[in-house]
Formats: sequence, structure tokens, C-alpha cells
Amino acid sequence: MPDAANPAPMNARRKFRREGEERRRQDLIDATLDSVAEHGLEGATLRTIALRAGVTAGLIRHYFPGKADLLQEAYAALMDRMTEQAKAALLMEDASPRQRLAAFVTANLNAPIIDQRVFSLWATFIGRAGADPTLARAHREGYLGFRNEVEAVVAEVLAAERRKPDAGELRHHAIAINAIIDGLWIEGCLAGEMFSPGELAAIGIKAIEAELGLAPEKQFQEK
Amino acid sequence: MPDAANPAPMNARRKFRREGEERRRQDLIDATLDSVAEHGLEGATLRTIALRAGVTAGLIRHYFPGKADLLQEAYAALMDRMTEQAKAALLMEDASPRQRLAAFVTANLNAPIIDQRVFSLWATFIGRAGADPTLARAHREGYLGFRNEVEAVVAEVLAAERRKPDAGELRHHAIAINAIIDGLWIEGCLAGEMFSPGELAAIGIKAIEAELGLAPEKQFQEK
DNA sequence: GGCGTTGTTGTGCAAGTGTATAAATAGCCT
DNA sequence: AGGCTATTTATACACTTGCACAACAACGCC
Repeated sequence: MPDAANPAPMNARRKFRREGEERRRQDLIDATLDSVAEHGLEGATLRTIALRAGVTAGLIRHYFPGKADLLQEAYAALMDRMTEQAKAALLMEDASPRQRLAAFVTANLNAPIIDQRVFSLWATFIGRAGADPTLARAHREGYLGFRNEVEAVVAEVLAAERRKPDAGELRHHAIAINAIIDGLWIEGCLAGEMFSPGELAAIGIKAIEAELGLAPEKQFQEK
Repeated sequence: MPDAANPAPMNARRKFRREGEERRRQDLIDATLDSVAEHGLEGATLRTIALRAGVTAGLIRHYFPGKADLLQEAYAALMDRMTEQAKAALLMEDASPRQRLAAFVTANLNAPIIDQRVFSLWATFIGRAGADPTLARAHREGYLGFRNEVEAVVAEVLAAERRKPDAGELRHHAIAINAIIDGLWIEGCLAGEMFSPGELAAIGIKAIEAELGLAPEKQFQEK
């Protein structure tokens, strides 16, 4: 797109500004994620990414040794942002374990984590985990971290109910709850408009409480 | 890799056989799925696919107008194979609803549906659903069909327990159960070796029974 | 058995890819 | 103000990609 409206010094070199290194890296990573979400992994070319970031392609090599490194850092950034928001919900100090678990589920099943673009990115990257050991390990670690968080909260919730599950039970609960959250997350991302706001979170909380054998929240209930 | 050991008619053209049209198309689609699973969507080049199918690249254009058409047909074939296997488990005539539900879950959480390659393919294709409306609609239809199957069995299971849920309850149960299956499917595909055989199915069945408020099956129910 | 049909091969090409590197300039330091 | 240096642009290059097309040969048909 030649900018013909300029006072046109015919061989003018493009104007540019020097940004801080951190800023530039972040911009490039953001542009990478946008491009991948739109065009897929190999469809996101260095030139497309550079255009989106408002720089020229050559600059990318100044900050990243190669395209593979850029993609890897972009994937790491994506995972960070996703888990960061979710984990924040677990940090509420003055709440019961059960409230914190509910908040965790709610955070995971609403915007911005329920988001089609985020899901596209996740699927695109994870689709290559089978062939790319680096991606596979990154995912494995993220997954286990997530599941351990779940397991810890579950342990607290059950402890508050004066129940003492063994390690196997705890692990099974964590696996099931993780699956519930993941599955609902996918449904929400791919068909968000089929659910009313908060509906997915409500379904998730109810399913998890059933899995843990907790009585419904609002009132005491005889069984 | 020149095959120097041959009796070397120096400009020998490659020998070939004429296959039936259906057979060739299937071979090409299979080779496409293999290549996509290994190298990603754009990483699966026509030459790679042709090599895998044992033909040369030019032949592909004889059967498919372009690469996009080949990919679309490959995706359709993948979806067909996945849902076909899962739905078969629901067809057992002489089984209680609850047994059929359990069989459905078990079928979905074991090989060949739990498979890293199948998952890679699913993720790779679905990752572009956000940008490709054709893919998005294909998925939507497959998802709703799957969920309706689940909803139908759930209705039968609850009816057998003499419970009469309203439509909203039924829908919520189906959404939750669908999520449980999907989530466990993902966990199994991505980290299959972390689970013992049958463990995921057992976790899934227990979680679903909890969701539906069913008593455990025969754990303590010795005859 | 020759012959035509058409499935199949091989080659060519323009466009686009990631990477390498030289040239230019923005902004800090003194 | 005026250089210095690192950031940024611009260009070049070898390679791959999807697609087009002409030559070839396998197989059915007379």
C-alpha cells in the first residue's frame, strides 16, 4: 500500500522510532499471536507479522534468532496470560475454599478466557504438540501445573468438609474437574452464543459439586 | 536419493499402476491426514502428500481442483471416522440405558478415539474454525449431533430411574456430560501414558453418574 | 494385437518463504 | 552540537510452494 499522499521524496526511507527492547518484543509477540490466530502457524509469515507490528520483516531477526523462537515465545506468552487470569481467582484470601473453587471455575468459564481467538491459538499450537516435543513439554508442564492447583483447592474444600480422601481419590477428582473445566471451556469458545451469560459457570460449578459429593450451596439440604 | 544400483536406463520414467478412482482418492486423503498430523496444515505440502501416497505431486490436481479442496475433504473424512466409532457404542439393543451410556463413555475414552494423531488433526483443523466459516459450521453440526445423542441417552437413563427432568435440566446435563467426555478425551490424547488402561473411562463414568445423581453401580453391590 | 483413452509422470514457473547482510538513521552521551 | 552505536530499513538470495502443462505409458476395447 504505497502512501501516495505524502510530499514524496521519491526514494525516501521509511521513518521509524526506536522503541524499548521489551516493548518491541511484546509488540512482535502480540502481532505474532494475531497473525497465527488469523492465518495459522505457517500462514503467519514474518512479513505479515512485521506488517501488523508496524515494522519491517528484517527487524524480527534482530530480536529473535528465527521464526521458531518467535513462535515458541508467543506460545509461552499465551499460556502465561491464560493461566495468570485463572490463578488470580484462587488468591482471594478471605474466602472459604469452596468459594475460591467456585471463583476459579467462574473465572475460567467467562471472558476473557472464554474467547474464540484464544481458543484458535490454543488449538493451533497444541495441534503440533504431537510432532514438536518442545511444544509437548510446554503443554505438559502447563497442564500439570493447572491440575495441581485444582488438586490443592479440592483438598482444601474436602478438608473443610472434614473428609479425608486418599491420594488416589484426590487425583481422580482433580482429573475429572480439570476435564469439566476444559470441556466447558471448549464449548463456550466454539459456540459461545448458545449459552446465556454465566450459564457455563453455573453448569460447571454444579457438575463439580456433584463430583465432589457436596450438598448444593445455597441452603442446608437433607439427603 | 538416486537409485544408482539399477540397470540404469538413464532417463527411465517411473513405473506406475492405474488404481481405481475411489481407491486413489482415499489414498490421497489418508496421506493428507498423515501429513497434516505430522507437519501441520500448511506444512503438509502437495509434494509431501504425494510422496506419502506413492505418487507424484501432479496427480493430486487430477483428483482435486486445489489444495484447499483436498484439505476440506480430508477434514470431512476425519470427522466421519471419529463420530462413526463413537455412535456405534450407542446401538447395543439389549442393554439398559445406563449400560449403553457407560459403553458410550468407554468407547470415547479408549483407543482408537483416544489417539494423539487424531487429536492433533482435530486441533489443527478446529484451530482454523475461527477464520474459516465452513469449518466452523461443520464443527457446530457435529457438536450438536453429538450432544443430542448424549441428551437422548440421558433422558432414557433418568426415565429408567423414574425421574422426570424438564428440558432445561436435560440440556444442562447433556452439556456437562459432553464437557466431561471432551475434557477427558483431551487429557487422554495429550498425556495418555499418565493414565492406566481404563482409568479415564472409569473416571468419566463416575463423574457422569455423580452429575446425574445416580448411585454407584456395583462397587459395593455384591450379589 | 494394435490403438485410443486417460491416469500418471516430469518439468517449468511465478510468487512467496525464511534467512543473511549491508546501508541508513534515531536518539543518547559527552 | 556532533559523533557513536544500536535499532531499523532495505535488498539480496537460495529455496520451497501451489499450480500449469506437455509428454508418456498402462489398461480396456475393438
